[in-house]
This record gives sequence, C-alpha cells and structure tokens, in this order.
Amino acid sequence: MPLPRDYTAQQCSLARTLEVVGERWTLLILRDAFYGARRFGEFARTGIPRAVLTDRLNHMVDAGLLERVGSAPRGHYGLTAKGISLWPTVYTLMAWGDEHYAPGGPRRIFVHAGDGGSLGPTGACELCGAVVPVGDILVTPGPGLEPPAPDEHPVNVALRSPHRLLEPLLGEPVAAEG
Amino acid sequence: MPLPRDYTAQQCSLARTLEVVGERWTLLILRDAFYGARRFGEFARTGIPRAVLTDRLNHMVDAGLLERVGSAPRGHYGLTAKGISLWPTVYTLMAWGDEHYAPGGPRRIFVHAGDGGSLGPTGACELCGAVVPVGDILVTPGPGLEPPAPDEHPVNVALRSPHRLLEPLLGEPVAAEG
DNA sequence: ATCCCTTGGTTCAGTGATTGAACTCCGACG
DNA sequence: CGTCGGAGTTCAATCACTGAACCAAGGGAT
Repeated sequence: MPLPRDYTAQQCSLARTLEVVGERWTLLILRDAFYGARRFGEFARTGIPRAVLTDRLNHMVDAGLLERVGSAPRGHYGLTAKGISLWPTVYTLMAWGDEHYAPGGPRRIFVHAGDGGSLGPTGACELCGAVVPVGDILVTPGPGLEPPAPDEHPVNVALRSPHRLLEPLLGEPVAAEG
Repeated sequence: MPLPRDYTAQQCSLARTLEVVGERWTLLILRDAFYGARRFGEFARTGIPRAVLTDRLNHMVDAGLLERVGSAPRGHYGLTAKGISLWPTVYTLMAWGDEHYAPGGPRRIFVHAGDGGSLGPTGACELCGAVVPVGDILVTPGPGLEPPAPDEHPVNVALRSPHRLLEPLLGEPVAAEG
C-alpha cells in the first residue's frame, strides 16, 4: 500500500503542517536556516545523508519555506516569509528540549537584541514582554553546549559566539532581499 | 545499519525533542490528548494503524508525556505536566497550518475561557494578552471545519461544540488528578 | 585547453518503519 | 459458559532512510 507524505482524511491543521515539516530532518534543516545556514554544505554539518538533504531542500523550496538563489554548485538558500513564520514552532521545540533533556542547562540561549532580555518559553522577551521579530534575536551558546570537537565544522564554530538569526553564518552578509 | 529514534551527535535541544515526539502520528495523538481523548479508541479515530497507536502510546508513557491508569481493556490515558508543557508546540503547529493550509479559514478556534478572547499566533490571549493555562482554553469549531460525515466518530461529534481542553471528551469528567 | 579541486547531487544494497487486514487476548455481562 | 467489545499482536507488502561510492559541473591554476 502506498505510504504518502500526507495524513489523509485529517480535519486538522496540525496534520497539514506535518505534511510539510514532519519528515525526518526537516525541522533540523529549518533550525539551521534560522541560524543563517545558506549553502548545501552548511546544512550538511548536522550529519544528514546527502540524498535526504537534497530531497528535503527541494521539498522545502516547493512548499515555499525556502527560496533558492542560483544553482549547484553555487546556489544558496534563504527562508521565505512563510518559512520564517515557523519560528514559534522551532523555538518551542527547542525550549521544550532544553527544559526536559538538557542536564547541563540549555544548549543555546536566545536573546532579544534590543534589550538583552532572554526569550521565555513562548518566545516573548522576558524583559519587555514583546514578541520579538526573528531578525532581532541573537542565538548565543548556553551552559549545556558541549566543548568543541576537533575539526569542528565552521558552522559550529560560528555558533560559539552570539549571532543574529537569519544573518549568514559564514562570509560577509549580502544585501537584504526582504 | 540501525535507524534509531534518535538524532545521534546532535548538539541541539530540538533534536532531543524530536526523538520524543518526532515519529509519525505522535503529535496527532498529543493533540487529541489535549482535546480530552483518554481511551485507545478515542485516539484511534484519526485512522492511525492500531499497532502504531499501541507503540506510540507506550512510548509516550515511557517518555513521561502520558500516564496510564488501569490496563487493557479498561485503561485510559492522561497528559502529565511534562506532556502539557508541549502545548505551545502543538498550538503553533496548528496555527501555522491554519494560516497557510486552510482555504476555508481555521478549522478550530481556541478561546480563552476567562474572557472569550481568541488565542493569537503565539498562543497568548488577544484580549488580555496573557499566556493562557491549557485548562482555561476552549476549542471550538472554526469556519474551515468540514460538515459532518455519516457515522462520525463520537470524538468528532463532541468536538463540534465548544470544549475545554484536557476535559474528557466522552462520558462525565472524573475527579481532577492534577 | 586541460587538469584538479570543490561543491552539489545521484545511485544502490541493506535495513527498519509503516501499513491494513486478520487474528488473539482478556474482562465484563447475561 | 458463551458472547461481545476493547485493546493489542502478527504479518506480508511497501516505502523511508542510510552510508558509501560514484557522477556532474563550475572555477581556478597551469
């Protein structure tokens, strides 16, 4: 019997969302896109099999979460507005993992660039209470982040200092295309 | 090679969370638990294969998201505090699906029981601005909910009128065990 | 023009996940 | 004791996923 990507006959928007982001590795790719990963190799740092990464990136472009500028071997990817609107989901998943599966404390801390306040469990700034636009959030290393491994991927190195979400991780930022 | 439930070597709390909730159907089961489903058959209404449902329920109990009271064929399941803390994730997934994949409008609308305000995209009440405790949220049918099918499952029928989250969907409520 | 390197992508045999239908187990009731 | 209903198990078939090997293409150096 066929095993589609869809949850047939589901009258629920959660099922619709899972049809887009529910496959293995997709949400991890999304996370890295928020961190500023743009090149195929930057997404590959997580260990995802290359055939799966190719498939997921194509699917995410088709679904309108990412847009691709240029083509192999020069293409790079960026989040669309539709993709960016998944930030609350990505953030709450990370917050929950920090709360329940981070014995050393959170691995990354997200900070409102405007006032230095940490983001709370629902993603609002704990200082000013605002829902912070993604571009105003810094991702910083937390106490639970493990020490660097030998031959650490440049993306991992870049994420060991505070970094603004959506800004490219490697190389200089290009002109905004918002 | 083994294909475990885990994302090995991931230094990310998102990966930890996905190891618990990332398998197919798990988040849909969680959603129904929030709606008040308690019995095996109430979860089965989504069409999930029974062997998978058994496996997922066992896994969720093992992970501490659900607790089981009694055993087959009398047992029923309820969310633990740990499971309840996944509400922001479940809610933001549904909100995103409503925004992007609900041509008829949202299929369900979540309302703050205390003041009637709808929940916004991050789950806060749009009237009073508070983050609403799960037990104070009503799930109500939205304009995008399709008309009832013949022989509709009692759970679907129950969800066609406003219903408080976490309250049992069928039969009378039992004493709170919170 | 050719060669090499790097990046991105494809293929494949093997393994595990998932599925729907059929069947089993067990408790409650008459 | 027999029946019914709820929960769970089994199984053949199919698909997802994997890691390694290989291929394609562009750019730079010679």
